[in-house]
Amino acid sequence: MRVLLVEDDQRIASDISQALEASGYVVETVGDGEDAWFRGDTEDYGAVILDLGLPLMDGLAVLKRWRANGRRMPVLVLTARGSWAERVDGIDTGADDYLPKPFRMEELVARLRSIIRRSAGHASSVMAVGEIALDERQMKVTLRGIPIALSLLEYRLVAHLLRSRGRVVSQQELNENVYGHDEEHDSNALEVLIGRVRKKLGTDVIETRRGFGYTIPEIST
Amino acid sequence: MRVLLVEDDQRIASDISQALEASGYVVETVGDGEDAWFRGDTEDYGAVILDLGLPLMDGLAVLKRWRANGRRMPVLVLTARGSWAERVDGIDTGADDYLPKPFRMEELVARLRSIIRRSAGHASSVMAVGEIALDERQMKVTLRGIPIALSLLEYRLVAHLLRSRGRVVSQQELNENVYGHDEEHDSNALEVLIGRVRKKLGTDVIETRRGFGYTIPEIST
DNA sequence: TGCCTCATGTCAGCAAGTTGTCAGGTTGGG
DNA sequence: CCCAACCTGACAACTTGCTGACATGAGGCA
Repeated sequence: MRVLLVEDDQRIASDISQALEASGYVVETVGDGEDAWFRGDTEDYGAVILDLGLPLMDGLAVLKRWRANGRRMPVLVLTARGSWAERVDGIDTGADDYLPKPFRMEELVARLRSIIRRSAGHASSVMAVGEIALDERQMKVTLRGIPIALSLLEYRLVAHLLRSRGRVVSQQELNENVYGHDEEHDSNALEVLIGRVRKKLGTDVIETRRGFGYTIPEIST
Repeated sequence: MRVLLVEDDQRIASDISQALEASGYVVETVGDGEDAWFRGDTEDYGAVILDLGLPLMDGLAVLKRWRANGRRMPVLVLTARGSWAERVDGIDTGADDYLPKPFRMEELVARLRSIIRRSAGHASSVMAVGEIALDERQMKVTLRGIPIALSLLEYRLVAHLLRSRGRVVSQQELNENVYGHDEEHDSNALEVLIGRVRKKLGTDVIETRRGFGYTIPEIST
């Protein structure tokens, strides 16, 4: 899952980024409001962590413009100025949750997971489709109840496809969510990765939509 | 467990620090109110021991600002000026407990343990998973009822993993909780430590999740 | 003081797991 | 029937984690 982190304080940004990556997310960081707006407007993120005190454009303004443009990704708002009014403002503007600084990393991760879940309409940190179940807390995937050992990249792939189940996910989107940034595209690494996952979870779990991408159908077998 | 100690008297600070470390905590000490505020605001501690008579900013003011910012770690307040009014003040401000100087080290440790437990919502200081049991009060680990001698670092490692059982804990998080601060990462000290613990508790107690971290599964064998 | 023990970090080498690349095969839509 | 898209197996390069051996330093004790 790709997450956009908008935070101008280098140190905090790197702390958060590390914590999120340790939790299996792919993090992209930007440091000012205009960058943030542009990225959030043109790229596709599973969630955004948005600091309010930003150079160039205020966080709330950024959020407002995203929402005005129909961008619907869940947004977790951070602020050092922990006032109630601001909190209400933030939620009115379209923030999904609000976390006053400073906070504990575990709490950030928990809230992030929660808004991602909520935005996908799930209730628990365990997702199941057909015979496949994924536990995000344990970073564990099971097939008919049997635990399957997945590597880091394999896990990210499965996790993203499961979060997006019932929808066709383009190769590009997968690349962005599994690896950090894409760039080089004369490689079939992703196809190989898909192959390896299929070998472990069964050939028919991930369907190929030739020309469009891949999907895990909502109701499988 | 990381503890922040705020105390301007060098001698007392070092005494307390020693006592706490002997009890298995990782202690960081600061000597004035502004440092204290900053640290407590930006870092993540399991508890704080806060002296009230401080240079630069009064202890109560520090506490007030932490709480205003939503910091929720348990705080044990120390004061030499053992007045009732101050005590009430302290507890109103958000202190979890109050200890008038002078005090016996045992009492300090006991109270600290108590507020940490309370804040975590645990009723007992004993945790058990499978054949392993850990008593935080006695700092004792048993395997199938047999006491196992662990060094300080080994103990911290086991304690943190047990507190986080059922969840994958990244190397980074372990480093922070076992050693004070992380930073240097050209060392395999943590891996060696894991190895030594495994030699004592059995190879399969701690599972390695290659690329993710380590975990003690909730239901073990 | 000088010797011992214990805790802990460092290092090098090994074993195993992971991942990208490539070459050649397969497939399905136009 | 053709071709781009996709799959597959093999392989090599690289990472990651484990282990034993050793160095160091603190502290206890004779």
